[in-house]
Amino acid sequence: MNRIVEGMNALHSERLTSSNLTEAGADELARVMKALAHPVRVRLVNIIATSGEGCACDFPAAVDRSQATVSHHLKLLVEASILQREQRGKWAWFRVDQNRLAEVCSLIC
Amino acid sequence: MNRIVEGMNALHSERLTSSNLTEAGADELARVMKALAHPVRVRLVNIIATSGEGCACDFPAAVDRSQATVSHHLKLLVEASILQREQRGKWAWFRVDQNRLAEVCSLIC
DNA sequence: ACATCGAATCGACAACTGTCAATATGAACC
DNA sequence: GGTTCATATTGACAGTTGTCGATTCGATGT
Repeated sequence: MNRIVEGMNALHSERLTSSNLTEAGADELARVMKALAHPVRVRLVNIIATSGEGCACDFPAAVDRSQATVSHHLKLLVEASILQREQRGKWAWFRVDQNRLAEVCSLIC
Repeated sequence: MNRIVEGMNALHSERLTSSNLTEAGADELARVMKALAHPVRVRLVNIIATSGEGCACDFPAAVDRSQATVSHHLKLLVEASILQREQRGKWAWFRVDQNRLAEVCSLIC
């Protein structure tokens, strides 16, 4: 159907240091890394991970960025499947997908 | 002496998902991630890792980029301590610092 | 010294990214 | 249905990054 299953992909057993890494695999690996390649996004993930979950309403103050900027970064993290979003009433709550993080690890080592 | 030991840093036990991550730690973590956040750099690391080592002379053809561009990417990877450079006569050879990769892993998981 | 050849650096340019103010969307509560 | 409040989206702009041709640097061998 479509070449890449939106957001997620078929990195199966392709790893940074093993010989079967395809060009598409390299693209995807770089894409995930890019999601974690900004201090604000790292801090967001850290804040959410340490608390188990976090409300978007708290983040602008926590990372000293505007609401629009925070929303932008959250979107990138969700698109990379690192965060999961959940609507609770008016509020947006986020959790870290630990499996995804573990997957990222296994891609590197 | 200086606040950051050039290229390397004191990430000691600061991890993406643990509560003691400082703002400086987040900056440094993002900096390392950034080094792996480009398809060409991922492919360079992969090529070098699978062969054990690699000569810069082979990379432009391998990744389909100019010599100048490859040199630029190699520099970023060396600065992030992911690659180690060694001069052999006229040629520059590179190896992957596996310990550094392992360190990156431990920062994420 | 000089010529050669591989790699690094420079300069320029296009593309991408991070940021915020302003606006739109959408959910809850009257 | 109108108001309120939290979040997303848009538009604009500055800063950063990726790229290459041209040049410089450095090591070898003559």
